[in-house]
Amino acid sequence: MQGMTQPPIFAPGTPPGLLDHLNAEQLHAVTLPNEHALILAGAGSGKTRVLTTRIAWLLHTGQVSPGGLMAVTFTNKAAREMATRLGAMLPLNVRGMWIGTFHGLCNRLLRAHWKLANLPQTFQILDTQDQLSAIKRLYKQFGIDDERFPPKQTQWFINGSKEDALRPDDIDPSDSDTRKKIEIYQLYEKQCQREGVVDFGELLLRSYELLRDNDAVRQHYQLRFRHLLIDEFQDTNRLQYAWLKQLSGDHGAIFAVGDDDQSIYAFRGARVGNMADFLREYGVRHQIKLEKNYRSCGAILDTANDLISHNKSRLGKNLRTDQGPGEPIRVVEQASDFAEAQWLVEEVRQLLRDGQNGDGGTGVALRSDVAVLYRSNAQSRVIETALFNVGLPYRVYGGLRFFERAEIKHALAYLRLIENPRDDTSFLRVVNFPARGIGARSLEQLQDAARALGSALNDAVPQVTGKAGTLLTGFVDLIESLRQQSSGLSLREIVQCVLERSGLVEHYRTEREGADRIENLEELVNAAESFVAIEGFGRDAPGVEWAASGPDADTGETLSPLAAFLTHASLEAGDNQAQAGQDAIQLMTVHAAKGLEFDAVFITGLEEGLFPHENSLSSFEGLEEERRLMYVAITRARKRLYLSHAQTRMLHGQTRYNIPSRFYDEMPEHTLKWVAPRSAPQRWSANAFDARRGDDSAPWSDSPVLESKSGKGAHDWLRSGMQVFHNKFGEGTVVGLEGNGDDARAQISFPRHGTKWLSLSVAKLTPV
DNA sequence: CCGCCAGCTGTTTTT
DNA sequence: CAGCTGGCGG
Repeated sequence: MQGMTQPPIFAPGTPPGLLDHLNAEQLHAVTLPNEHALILAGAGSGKTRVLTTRIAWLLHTGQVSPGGLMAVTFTNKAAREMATRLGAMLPLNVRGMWIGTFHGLCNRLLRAHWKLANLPQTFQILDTQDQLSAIKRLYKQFGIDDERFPPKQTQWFINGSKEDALRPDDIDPSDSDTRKKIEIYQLYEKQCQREGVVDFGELLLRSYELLRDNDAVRQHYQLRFRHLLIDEFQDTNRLQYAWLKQLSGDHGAIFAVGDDDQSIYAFRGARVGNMADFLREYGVRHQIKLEKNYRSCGAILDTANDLISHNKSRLGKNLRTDQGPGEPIRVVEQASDFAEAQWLVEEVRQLLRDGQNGDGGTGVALRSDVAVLYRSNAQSRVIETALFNVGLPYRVYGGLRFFERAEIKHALAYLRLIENPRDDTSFLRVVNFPARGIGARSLEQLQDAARALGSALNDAVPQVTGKAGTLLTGFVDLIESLRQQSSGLSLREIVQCVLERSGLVEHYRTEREGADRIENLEELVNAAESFVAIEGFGRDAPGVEWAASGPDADTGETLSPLAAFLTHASLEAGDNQAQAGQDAIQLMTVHAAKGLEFDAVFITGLEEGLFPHENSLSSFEGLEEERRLMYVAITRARKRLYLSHAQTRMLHGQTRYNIPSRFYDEMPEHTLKWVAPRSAPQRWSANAFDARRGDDSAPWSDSPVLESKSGKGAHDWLRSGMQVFHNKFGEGTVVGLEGNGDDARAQISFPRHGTKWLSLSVAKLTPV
């Protein structure tokens, strides 16, 4: 049993050294009294250091025992980093501590109190894909119109409701569509409950309800957790904040760390407003700003500060540094996205050459010190091509992660069925994969039988007669025999056994692109093995100590290694593919770059409509979030920052004509250095690029011309930059042109009415 | 049961 | 342009 207070971990007299190297702001934050606090941690201000040192300090001074605090993050990566750094500071068994992601910690709570939470002990977790297929299955079963209620939209509705802690009964059925969605939500819940699975949102909501509805459990944890430390507080959603409130009660001190200027996830439910709510609701007395930046040169910070000052909704903060101004920000305009990519490649090569010559001032030593950032994933392609053509290794972030790949999900489905045969999602995924002659017909029969029985597909198999029945029974027997066989095996052996006996490996052996997949499956075996090694199964599984200490104390039973591994696979999707290890240029979206830093950063595609993105221009909040995104992008750079945009860009198979981003106007002139394009635009029709793309784009001409196929379209005279007259909006400037023929549109900036896209086949325009 | 083709749809993403 | 989904035909 973990006591509430324990003697300090260090023997008296041990030189702490813990608080050395902290600046005044950081020291103040780290050593705050046991009360609620909000730390506004600017980019590069040593946020993680403050958080981990705070924990170490609390432990070291004996104010709390390792079991008496909880530290919450959003990503596994952040949780790991915190645990690792803490472990380096103090001799601790970090694994036993409650440091983890919201979902990881909720999972832990639900595992400990599964009975009270009304879950099976071995409940499994649905990821986003699984959830969608569960919803689609529901649609089939109940004949729901997927045109009128697109499954994706329903998924969004369900997840959104859960984030607001709303069960179907809590939602106001304002109209018939909402009523229908509520009904689907209800059916979905029933299905999940029957199958013993929970989705990500459910993990949080169920855990919240567990605390809310069980006084003993709530009081137990409130008494236990004297300190709750939350990372990236600006990213919390409504439910996460409510969950924290349940845990903190009257005793727990909340130490929230965040940066409202880096709130870029409103689109997925994050509520920056939680920061203000927290200050108000808890009467927070300690609010500390960490404004000293240890990452970037002065010019970069000036640029970031100036840009973000254009946002109205801010708590207010200004980054400063002791470093000199450093290099100016280089700004480049190129004629097209190809030209931009090619310029970028040349600039990167130059940086690397300078770095090789030991010129640390203007160059970079490693390719991985260079990051190329863009607003949307589609922009990576041109850049990849350009890098590929000159043979520069690069790594693209994003894309499918290890546990999300089809072959891995198939293998996991078999493993899940061993653990829980009622998991219909997994059942359907592999009942006929590899093919066993069980077609749609047979499955329909089975699903009918299951519906009649109100049972899982697995349990309805005996009802199906004929050939279909025989085949289905064969499958069920296979799973059953795998289950029996696995009882005496190690996790690694179980996985190997499943891969062999399911026929998965055999299946991919005969497939043309199966080699990679087999390799991944082998990697899964390794993952299983290292999971056991790291988690130390077979000895003391993590959780024993805490599961036994709660009021629900389920006799200290622990999850089987298999069940734990499956949970791990759901909660941590793993790395995304791209060859790690090799020194390579880093390509990623601005979102993906949050929290990272690089010597040299290129922010590309700084064009109206792209960055800021057109979909966010309709609202004030949307634009402010784009600006914060730009702020995040700028503050990734340590020494060198490049900003670039292109006059034309290929998007969705169409050439778009863009104007430079408004963000340029929001940055100080003295830090920006506009650089002329180094190569003549004509050059690229002759290089490897175009050959590779095989396009028929005309050699570039200085002012964009609206091309029509016939060459004599009605609006041939329109040019970017021209003054035109519109009957309703008056005089304006042409700032963009796209499409041709009847689809042709012009983007025109009217002084009175703002910038508008007008269809040329409709709008009446006359030259001024 | 598999493979092909037409049609559609395109921000940002972690768990 | 390109990747994915769903429907249909062999």
